[in-house]
Amino acid sequence: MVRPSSCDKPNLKRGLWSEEEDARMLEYVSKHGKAKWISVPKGAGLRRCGKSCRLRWNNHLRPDLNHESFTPKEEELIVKLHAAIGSRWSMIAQQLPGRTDNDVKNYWNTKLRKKLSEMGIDPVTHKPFSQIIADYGNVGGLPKNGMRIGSLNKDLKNAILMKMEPKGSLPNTTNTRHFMPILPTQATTIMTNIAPKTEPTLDIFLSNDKNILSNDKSSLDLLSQLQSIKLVTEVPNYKPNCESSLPSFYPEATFSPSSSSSSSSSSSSSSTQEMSPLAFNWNDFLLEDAFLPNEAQEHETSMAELISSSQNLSQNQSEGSNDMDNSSFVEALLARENEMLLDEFPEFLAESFTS
DNA sequence: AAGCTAGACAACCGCGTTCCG
DNA sequence: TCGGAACGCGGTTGTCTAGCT
Repeated sequence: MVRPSSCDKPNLKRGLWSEEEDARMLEYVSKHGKAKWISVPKGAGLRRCGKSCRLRWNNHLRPDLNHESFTPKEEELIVKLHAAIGSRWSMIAQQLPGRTDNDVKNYWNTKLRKKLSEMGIDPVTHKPFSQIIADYGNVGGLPKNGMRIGSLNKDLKNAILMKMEPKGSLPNTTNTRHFMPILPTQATTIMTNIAPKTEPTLDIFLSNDKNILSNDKSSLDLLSQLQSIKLVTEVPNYKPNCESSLPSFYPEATFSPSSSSSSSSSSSSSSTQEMSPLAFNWNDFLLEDAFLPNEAQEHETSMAELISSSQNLSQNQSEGSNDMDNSSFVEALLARENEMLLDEFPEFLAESFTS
């Protein structure tokens, strides 16, 4: 017997909010605060569930929200952070003042993902499609280091279909937008047939993709993601370990992200050639094993450095350093995360780097 | 002018986590 | 300690609108 949630009650209004509803909630929250969302609709006289009120407040009514278009700098940061930590929208949004996770997620799904795809970059892995296809072309073999199983998205499926084309010739290797659309069932069949079936490996353990992480590894995964945010937001000119050899159909893919971007995606071919003062090279966001070193030894070295870095941060804090001028929000998170790790998995951390 | 399509974004859904009695 | 309620998050769906045919 499933107990209905508070949002399943009858007579609750759904759908878009009216101005009157917004005004009612604004007035109520300004007077009483939002400590208990479950009490907000009742107090404000709204026929909404608390969950819906919280969503409306967080995404639209909060006074600190920025409703302007995304700037090129914000766009750049989103792409960098996504390359580093994946679709952790709430964490990404925390680095963008005034933006909500929903804002960032929608912007990614409607604009940025498409831009990357059109340039021949898999928006999930930030690798060139050509490399992913090549990796999966090794039927029966292990995927190359860092290959993410979770990277099989619809963008990639189109690219893979081209690879599977019996005639074996790419229709136009200079135009990545000529991918043939395929039916979902076709894609499923293709992927089932060619995707290597392997047991989870250390590669996967170290992967950024939360979808293929087991729960008991999530803390360590989070640690690496926080470290990634630190790199993206604080290290000047930071770029993930980039693919040095671009695919042949991917010539000097540079374009200027536009904040207005009212133009449709069909203008991408011209946009790739335009440069603005704030233009950045999208090659920078090709993620080639950014946190997935090639050899096991490198895995350990990488993680040891990562943990060590975090431990230093933690140590500095525990020694009572008040020099917070140079320590960021991310560092604070890192330190806290490390404390939690040490509390929960001291033996794991010790074993990882003594062998 | 009507119908269709794609883009943009608001809102919902489901699940995991946290809180609290 | 336990179970239900509330919260938070990411994925998905629904709705509106502009542009095209």
